[in-house]
Amino acid sequence: MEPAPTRKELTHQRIVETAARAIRRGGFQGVGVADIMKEAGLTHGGFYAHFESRDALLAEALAHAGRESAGRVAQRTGHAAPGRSAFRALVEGYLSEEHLISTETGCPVAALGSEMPRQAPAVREVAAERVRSLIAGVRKTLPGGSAQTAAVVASQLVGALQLARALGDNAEGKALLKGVRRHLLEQFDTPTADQA
Amino acid sequence: MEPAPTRKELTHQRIVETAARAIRRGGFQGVGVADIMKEAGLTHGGFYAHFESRDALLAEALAHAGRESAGRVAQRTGHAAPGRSAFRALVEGYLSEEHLISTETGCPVAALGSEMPRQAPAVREVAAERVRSLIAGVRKTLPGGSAQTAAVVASQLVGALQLARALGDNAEGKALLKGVRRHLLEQFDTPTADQA
DNA sequence: TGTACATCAGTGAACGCGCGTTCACTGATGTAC
DNA sequence: TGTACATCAGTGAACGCGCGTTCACTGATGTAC
Repeated sequence: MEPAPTRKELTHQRIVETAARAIRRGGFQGVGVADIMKEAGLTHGGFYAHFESRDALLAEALAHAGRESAGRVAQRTGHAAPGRSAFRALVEGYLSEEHLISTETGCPVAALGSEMPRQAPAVREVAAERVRSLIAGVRKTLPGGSAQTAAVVASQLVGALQLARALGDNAEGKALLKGVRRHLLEQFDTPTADQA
Repeated sequence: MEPAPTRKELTHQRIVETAARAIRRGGFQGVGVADIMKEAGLTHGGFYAHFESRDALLAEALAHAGRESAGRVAQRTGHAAPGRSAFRALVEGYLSEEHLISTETGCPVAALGSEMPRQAPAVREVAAERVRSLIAGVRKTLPGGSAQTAAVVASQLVGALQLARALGDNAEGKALLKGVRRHLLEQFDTPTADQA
């Protein structure tokens, strides 16, 4: 059995969790060390007892955000209602109006995609891993689906959510989501009757 | 006929062009007023004679980047070789290895997508307009294609390019691009024989 | 159980630096005669 | 065409501010006896 976490480890974890939300809300560049520490209920001076650098925290935070989001997806797709495929659960969850709004707790690839190539090497490595993991997650919901098909679907999910968010949390953004949702289900889901 | 541009107008335009490249390279947050002015061969002091604020420049720069990129696409798809559909030209251009590398002169929606929702209102408006324009551009290459189909394809283009860039300018990123290219052509292009 | 002390997590002031923005000034451009 | 002057585009120093990072210190935690 694993040893009980020390006080310091608990604090460390709390900082990472705070940062995981903060980067999705404000972007990698939009969030400062002092902001995160304050939000975690600490002063900024203690930061370097926990992390070697700001980039080291960003890398940890991105990894955490990915695990968190993946867990949420797995939960949604895992016990899908009978007659409702895992794929359908994935698409309806990912392209939901709720996900359109809640960037802070949503998929980090959608929230941070275009910033990923500009990060420090340590962060980029985690970012690539997150993309692979997203594709792998999609693949699990596609019975017999190839890695290529999974990559196609993942691209569409991420792209659609970003375009919708850029259009705004309004009728226009929601309509885009709905259109892509529909298209994906018609194309890849088991063809049971589904309208609107 | 339009009057000859003044010296000031020419300088203004030069700053906007410089910024249009800079934001795609470094992100909205990754580029400073002084950087841009220096890159345009000026000192930063003169900036506010040209723009009301940094955000005002970002908005102009994004609009310029969009027009520039749209023009490039239109050129590529306009005189497509005989037997090569406009749609095929679009997809092969957008998901090319060249576009994977040259973020700085490529599509601003792909380069800045996840940062768009976090910008000032003036920039967000231009961003939404750029997304609409991208979808409209895709639609023109889909004979009889609905707005919904165009949105689906646009999502896929943007998403695939971002995922590929996050994976890196290497075999992994290129493979993802290739897979999505293939899928899109098989699904939407006139079914002429096309492998590899 | 109670005291004495070492360890350790977190504090808060300070650092050098670069940011967006302002402004008094300079030197070039262009108009008037 | 040539001089005198007003206009204007761009310069560079300065501003207040917040950033990432460092460090001497404090007060709480936990161990030894």
